[in-house]
Amino acid sequence: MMLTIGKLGREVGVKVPTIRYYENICLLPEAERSAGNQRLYPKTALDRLAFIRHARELGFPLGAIRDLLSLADRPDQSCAAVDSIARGQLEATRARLRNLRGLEAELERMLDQCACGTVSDCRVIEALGKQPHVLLHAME
Amino acid sequence: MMLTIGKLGREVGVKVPTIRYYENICLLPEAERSAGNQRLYPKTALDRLAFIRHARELGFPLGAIRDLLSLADRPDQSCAAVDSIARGQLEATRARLRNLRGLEAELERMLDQCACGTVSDCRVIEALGKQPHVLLHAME
DNA sequence: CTAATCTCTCTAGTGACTAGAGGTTCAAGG
DNA sequence: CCTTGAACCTCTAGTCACTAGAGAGATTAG
Repeated sequence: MMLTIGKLGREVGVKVPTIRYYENICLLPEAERSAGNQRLYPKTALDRLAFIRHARELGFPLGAIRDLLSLADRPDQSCAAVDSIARGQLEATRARLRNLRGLEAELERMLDQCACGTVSDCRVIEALGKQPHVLLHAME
Repeated sequence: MMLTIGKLGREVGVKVPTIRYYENICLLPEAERSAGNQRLYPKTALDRLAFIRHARELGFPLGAIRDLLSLADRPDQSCAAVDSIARGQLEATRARLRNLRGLEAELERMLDQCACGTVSDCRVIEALGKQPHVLLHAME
């Protein structure tokens, strides 16, 4: 009927300390306790934790997930706020992609030019010493 | 002849506390000091800091940059080690790209399906509750 | 009953900075 | 020479999302 923290973590694929951490920062409600003070979770905890896990995998920061969860708890409201969080995440993802594509190109260029001799004529070292070709604002 | 920390930072585009941080973790050598205990840098510090900055922009972690710098200081050795660090970085970049492309696709799919009604029939919330389509190992 | 496995709390560490407090030094203008 | 304001100093703590480890108690299988 009730799940221990280890079982919950195994089912959902989240490590035990991470679940405790989520409880600490109030992303998960405080669990009930057994007679011996161990956490016991109802089946519904599976869904909530899976939701968090999936959102994390999509790159949502915990703050955004907190917002999404509290929206999900009010099913009668408009989902415009949900959409806007997701759209923000999509935008952030695209920005990171643009960034990384630039990096990939520059790294490829650097490595292509390297004749692999001694460090003194290494193109990689030389390229790193020069002003960057790619200007980035957020590395993340 | 010598540069203050502020001037150095402005020239290279690195914030002053970041330079001090780099000195703290021994990525930069300890700077000389003025009579009044302020850091003074020779012109060569411009190159070294620019190197660090550029490598950071390419996503190299500071540990890798430390290795690159110590390699760069031994110009007679083979640059194979340099190459392998750079190749590792290229691989990491490509892995992140694959990851992010998957995320982008899933976020797009989620948003496309959203009819934007109430939260109770929101596809985004629903999609997040389901098992993930994309399995990721490292989010970074 | 015992041994193995889980679980508990708590603290501290990761990476790469950033922010802030509270104080000192420097360069320019009057 | 004096003052003002910017730039500098050190140090601590905070960020994010965990992860690792210590040392102790709980539970379960044989």
